[in-house]
Amino acid sequence: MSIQTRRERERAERERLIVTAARELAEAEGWDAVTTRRLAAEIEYSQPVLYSHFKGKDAIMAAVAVEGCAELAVELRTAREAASGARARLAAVGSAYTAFGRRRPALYDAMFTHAVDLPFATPEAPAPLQEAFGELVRAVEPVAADGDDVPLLTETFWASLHGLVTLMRSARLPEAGHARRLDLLIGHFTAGRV
Amino acid sequence: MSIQTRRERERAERERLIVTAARELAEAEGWDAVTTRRLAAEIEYSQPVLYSHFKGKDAIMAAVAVEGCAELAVELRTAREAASGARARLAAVGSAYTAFGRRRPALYDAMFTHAVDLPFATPEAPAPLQEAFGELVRAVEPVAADGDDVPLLTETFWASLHGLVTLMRSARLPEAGHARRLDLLIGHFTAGRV
DNA sequence: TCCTGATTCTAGCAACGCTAGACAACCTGT
DNA sequence: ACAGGTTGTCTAGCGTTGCTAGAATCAGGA
Repeated sequence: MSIQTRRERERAERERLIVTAARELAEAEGWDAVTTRRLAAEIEYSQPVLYSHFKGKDAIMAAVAVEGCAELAVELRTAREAASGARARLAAVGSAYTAFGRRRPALYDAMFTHAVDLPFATPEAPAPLQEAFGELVRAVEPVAADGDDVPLLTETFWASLHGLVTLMRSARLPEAGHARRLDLLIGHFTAGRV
Repeated sequence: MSIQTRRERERAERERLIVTAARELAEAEGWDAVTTRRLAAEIEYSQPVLYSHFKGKDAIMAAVAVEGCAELAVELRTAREAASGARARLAAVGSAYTAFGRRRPALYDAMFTHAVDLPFATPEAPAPLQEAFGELVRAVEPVAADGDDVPLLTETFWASLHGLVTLMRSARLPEAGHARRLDLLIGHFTAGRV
């Protein structure tokens, strides 16, 4: 029995090794550099070992994405708690979100851009995803008007932030005006309130 | 001389053949199905011919993207002209934009998601791109407050629409609430005006 | 000590984007 | 009308990708 648990523990450790190696490699050189061969070399095992842990490369990316969501949730909460006032909190969270996307582009891509079979907008979504969204909800709720559907409003706000991040990251929007664009967005989402 | 022009014309025709074949294949089966071999078979030429027209697959996607922008511009203009009143026009354009993204996902990806080396936010950007953005500007301008930087506000609005489209397309947002999310967005961008 | 079962590795498949060099077709000048 | 040379196209193949079948190896139990 103890042997069994030891093996399971070692397996779990190796699985974490795979996920963190994939993440570090992606952040350092982009997801294109994360090939199964390269990843296998990084963890000092052969290629097929990866497939005994994950269904494929996409599943590894999904695992990295979940990890990233946990981190994002923490950063959003920190930003929210550091600010006071409904508008300032929304601005802080929006700023933290976009900063996260710009600071960790590869991680962000795995989370929100890459096609992935993670359940998102359902109760079966992994906890870290729900926590990250929950942080957004807590920031949006105070500026919602009476009768507003808060989750829906949060989704809209989230989409706006996501658009800013992705369009800027692909150079479709110049980095220059980012702060002012964010300001405009916050301004419109808090117009008439506070 | 006439021979030369005939050859150039034939070359141009073949180039259009490549672009439309790529586009149709992508729209029918997604960009993953658009391989250089498959594309070559589709146009009934051998693979290397593609490379005498385009630098690589990405360049073909970029050409498709430019074509898509021209179409988007037309659809946005049509929507804008069909509506009356500043708010209604903004709503119509927003709706047309997201409808385009949902109706032609592959085309939309090439235009706004896929990493592409098209110059975007510069004067050197291809005309169709500038026209499409110009349509958005014309829709946003009437609802801008005095002193608002209209291009910047347009970029912000665009990003919001883009976020809605991409998050919904990857199932990170449920399709269900789309109309209401769009409504909320338009509401916030026109709050206090009109 | 040997057997059995799980685990890991070697080797390879099919498909990808892209390219070098052979081949064929065409225009040009006599 | 015919050789010469340029232009254009194709065949074949390189290196890499994600993924997998089957051989080999290691471990635990009798």
